[in-house]
Amino acid sequence: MDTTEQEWLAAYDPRDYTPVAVTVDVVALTLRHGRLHVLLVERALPPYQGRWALPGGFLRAGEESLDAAAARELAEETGLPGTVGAEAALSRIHLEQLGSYGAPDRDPRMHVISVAYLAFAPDLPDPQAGSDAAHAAWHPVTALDLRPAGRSETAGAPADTHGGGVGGRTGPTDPADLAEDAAVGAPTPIELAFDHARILADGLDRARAKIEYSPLATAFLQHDFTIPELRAVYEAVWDEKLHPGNFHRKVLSVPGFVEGTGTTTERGGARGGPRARTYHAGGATLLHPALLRPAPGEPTQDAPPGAPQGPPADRIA
Amino acid sequence: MDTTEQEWLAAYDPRDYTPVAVTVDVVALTLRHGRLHVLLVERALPPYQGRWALPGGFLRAGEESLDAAAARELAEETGLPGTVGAEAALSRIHLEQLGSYGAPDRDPRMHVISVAYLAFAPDLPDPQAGSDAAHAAWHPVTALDLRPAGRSETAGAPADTHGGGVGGRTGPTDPADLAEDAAVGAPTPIELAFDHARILADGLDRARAKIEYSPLATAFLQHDFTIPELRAVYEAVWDEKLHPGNFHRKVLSVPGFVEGTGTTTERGGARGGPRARTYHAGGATLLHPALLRPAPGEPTQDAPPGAPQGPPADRIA
DNA sequence: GAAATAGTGTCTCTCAGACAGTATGGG
DNA sequence: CCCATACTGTCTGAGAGACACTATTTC
Repeated sequence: MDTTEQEWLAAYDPRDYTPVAVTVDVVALTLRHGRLHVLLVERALPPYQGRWALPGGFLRAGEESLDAAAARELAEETGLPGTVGAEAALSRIHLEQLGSYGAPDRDPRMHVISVAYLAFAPDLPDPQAGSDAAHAAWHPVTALDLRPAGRSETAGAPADTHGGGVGGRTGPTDPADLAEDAAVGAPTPIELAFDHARILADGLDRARAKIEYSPLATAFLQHDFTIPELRAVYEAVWDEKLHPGNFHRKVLSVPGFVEGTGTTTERGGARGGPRARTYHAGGATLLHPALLRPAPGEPTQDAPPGAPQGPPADRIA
Repeated sequence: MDTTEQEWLAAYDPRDYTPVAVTVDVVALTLRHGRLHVLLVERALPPYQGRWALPGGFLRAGEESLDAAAARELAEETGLPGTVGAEAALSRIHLEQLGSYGAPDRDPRMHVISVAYLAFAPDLPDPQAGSDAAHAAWHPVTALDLRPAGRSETAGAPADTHGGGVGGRTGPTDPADLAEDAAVGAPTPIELAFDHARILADGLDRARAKIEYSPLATAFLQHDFTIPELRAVYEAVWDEKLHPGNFHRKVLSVPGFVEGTGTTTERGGARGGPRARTYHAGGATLLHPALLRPAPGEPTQDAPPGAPQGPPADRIA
């Protein structure tokens, strides 16, 4: 704070100044049926009445920190609090600050500073009707329009986006998408309220980068999980098919990423295969070496019809 | 925003509620004499009167975005605006959002939400006396106490800290530190106001991680620079000696990191050696592959038992 | 039995780091 | 002349990706 403003603050009466509101919004991600979903609430009042928005609310000034406000909002909207074991379930949710958004016109009513948070949650039950979360629902991110609608000036420079683009979706040709999209009835993407499309896009970028060098992909799973389940998390978040064998070996080679439990699953895969060993998260907070995303544009899995990159001779090794 | 708060906001009169203030604080880093410095201002009024703090000030509600407020504060405190060519100099400064801090008691007067920004600047002249920046000065980060003083509850989870710890400094045994510390008169670290030590520590972590995978280390240098100068940036930010030969080859191997200008410096190194070729920043926004930090604890260069790594005499540079 | 999947072995290519080693310039 | 420094060459080891292969389980 510079001198001038120190003087202001010394005789500061907030009622003399243009007010600012501070809200906390949460990008809560989870995995359902192998696809990435985000928690949204339907707005009951204008502006953006009837549109879907990120869950959030006002900071309780003087009472709570930003972190506490985000945790409170998340608990309210997921409908988890009040039930036995809710704390245990919530404690497994990863919550981190994403960034702040403060364009003066991002809310037509007044200048609202929104501090966005990013949450990784295991598959949770549907939000309870009749509670605060009456209008809350999990939406597949592929059904949402991530292009910043209208005004594009937002404040937040998202911390870091290792690579890849915001609209990293491959398109509507994924057969798994058609099921739920068809159930909704329309392949037209949902447009979010305010600048929430931008916030969500930033959150997805952060999530994609974060699971590269942190073990937080495990936050999408139950306490015990298998390597193929963990691979499904990476494939859903990155929207990339990964090589099962190489992924398996790589995960086990990173110290502290996962720890074996000594047991296996009860049944094999849905379409056959042996029973997988189970693991739980290890003690590492940083992955060394990291699980780098496949370079965009590079054919990860299948060879392109044109030129194989290796020497064509030693195919039959 | 959940339903309850939507109703609140519909009939919202901000004067009825506990007010919140929003400030923007800037962690502005630069390189002086091969060492990392941060811009600080001395507080003229309580609380924390006489203590050094990060430059910052109130967001002008309804008028400017968070980004604009940060740029304005930085321009005011560096004393650059108003002079010819100031815009050109400011345009070379990298400015990104760092995170928000909102513990209710972080300011004793009221609940203040601070949105922190991180800036990388080339070596700038000292802030002009007689301006807004009268009490501003660049401080070597090694002279500051980075441990969060007193209350430790701050809101911001810094985006990502690839590795290393908050207190990544090696300690007071660096002979290069003694020179300037002795000039100040005391090796006792300066304690910052509010939770600014925590914010600064988060900013340093971000800076250390950011130059790994982005070309932003060039933002600390003039438009044209040499590879050894670029290496000095990495060595100062990481506080690690790097292998000159390997660093050179690695920088040139990353596509789009630097582009040669075809010329060399006028003179060789201060202590001899050939003239270095000059480069400027290339078009890449992400380094592929990244310049990974040497693993902590691993002896990168040589194990110096008593061998000082830098001549303590390069004060007059 | 057919098909899919868990997990392992192996090869190759790339890249990081450890040294040399050469050329160039300052004192 | 001595020495520090810019820059290049070369070797080695680690890691990522491409297959190939076996074992196991579901339908």
